[in-house]
Amino acid sequence: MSLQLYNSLTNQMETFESLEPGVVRMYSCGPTVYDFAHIGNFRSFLFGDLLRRTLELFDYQVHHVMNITDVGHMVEGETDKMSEAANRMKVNKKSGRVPEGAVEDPNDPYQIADYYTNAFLEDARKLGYKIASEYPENVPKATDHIEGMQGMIKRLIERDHAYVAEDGVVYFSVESFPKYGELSGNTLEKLQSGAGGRVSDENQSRKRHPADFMLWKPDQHHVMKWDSPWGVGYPGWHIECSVMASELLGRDVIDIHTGGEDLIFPHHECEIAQSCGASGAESFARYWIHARFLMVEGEKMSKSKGNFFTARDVFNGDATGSEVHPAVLRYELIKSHYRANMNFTKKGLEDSSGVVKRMLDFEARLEQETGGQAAEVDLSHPVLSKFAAALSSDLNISEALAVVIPWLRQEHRDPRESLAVWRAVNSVLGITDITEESAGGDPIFDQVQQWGEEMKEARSRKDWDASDAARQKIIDAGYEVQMVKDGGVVITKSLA
RNA sequence: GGCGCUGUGGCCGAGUGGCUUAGGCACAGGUUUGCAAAACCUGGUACGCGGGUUCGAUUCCCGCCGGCGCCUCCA
Repeated sequence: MSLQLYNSLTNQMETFESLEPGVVRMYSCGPTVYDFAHIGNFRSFLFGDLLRRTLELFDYQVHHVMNITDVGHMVEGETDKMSEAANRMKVNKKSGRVPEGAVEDPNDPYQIADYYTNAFLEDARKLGYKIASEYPENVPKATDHIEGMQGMIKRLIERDHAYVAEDGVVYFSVESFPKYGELSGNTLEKLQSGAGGRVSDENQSRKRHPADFMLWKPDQHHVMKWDSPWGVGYPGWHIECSVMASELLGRDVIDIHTGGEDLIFPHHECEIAQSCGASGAESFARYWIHARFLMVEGEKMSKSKGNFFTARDVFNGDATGSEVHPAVLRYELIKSHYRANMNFTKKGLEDSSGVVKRMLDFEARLEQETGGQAAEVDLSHPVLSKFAAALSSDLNISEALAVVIPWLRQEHRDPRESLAVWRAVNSVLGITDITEESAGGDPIFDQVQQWGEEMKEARSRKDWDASDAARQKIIDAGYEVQMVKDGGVVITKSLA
């Protein structure tokens, strides 16, 4: 089965072929760790996860790497993201929102980075993001690869792709790399004509070309700094990905590179320039796959609009008013096509919870009927072949789900075969292996069970008023009640 | 201004030059039920606007209008 993917590099659909048969080397741009990752980040990360799992369904062995950006790069106004995080951390520590002992010293950027790295990994694992379980071997931190970055910068200088400017800053010379602009369409001419008044500040005059970008900046005052041949300072933002991709994947040319669409320019354009400039290879990644942005209730997510949600805001109910099971958030974030704008809504989350519940019930029933003994199936199975065909068409998840969901409802005469099919489907969707870790510690769980007993007892007396009262209390507590034929009552926590 | 994506029924969201032309949610009717819920069965409505190509277009082409992203830190 041939996998079609939309390649941002060529702006067209292409048939995927790996460089080495049966093996895929894939890199995803990961999170910055100055704050909790938000649902938009996870939409992009989970798209990478879906791609990886799809490749695995097609029997590729996937070596997937994702970085953690823990260097606080300078931003406009000379504020370092790590210093900002430190200030936030101090406030949060005072108000008790950061657990005791989690961050001893808010002025230590490594502690802050560790804190948010752990939070990210925790959220990512809850969401079934496979690579989060491969930390640290496939999830490198930028600060652990400073030496490699310096090596690549040296090589770029040797090969005349980079230079040290009057102010001591090392810049990449975009004019030395004719292909600059190939990915984003922002060629040098276009950049110049569209630049307007944005690039005419003091720093620009020291560059040979306004689009030249920083590789190393000597700066004694930066919160994170390292010794280097160009003075004590810190690396540019783009160099880390070029370095970690080649170091961890062991190749100058990799198969797939993923990220959010906003990274196309300048980040990925610059990665290509650096990697190809240093290696001399024709290309860096052969397929560039980008996910579209996530909207919230029809609007761009932004802090000022109050619709800016982290994954944990959604889990704990701060986003929608009720707690959300991680599997539901995962489903919600992967259920629409990665190259379409996705609209995150409370309604969508409720829809998703219904589907997730159906999947969980379905799997539980089959596991019970078969004792967990699945038959052998492969992609030639009618359901799987349709499912795989849909995914092979540029990850058409909607069509794939349209194959699976109605199938769940059908009569399953051969539960062992159905279980095997389901396991293959779920190896891509990753829904039912997310277990309910959060519900175990629910303080009102015992109370709710107590109401359930009351309800059952009242029903046996046909005391409908008492039964209804107990039922209402359970529902108000955020649980669902199901009657069973023999007079029993089954209580489940609402998924969203 | 430049580059790219996009506009489908009440909502979300696939797809196709003509063939009973997804799926989900919601809604309506039904089965079930003490009443509900859940579950199951049944049902309806669509292709932004204007041209063109064609025997025939929601699907191809052109124009227009609208939405979104990037061009500056950002998944």
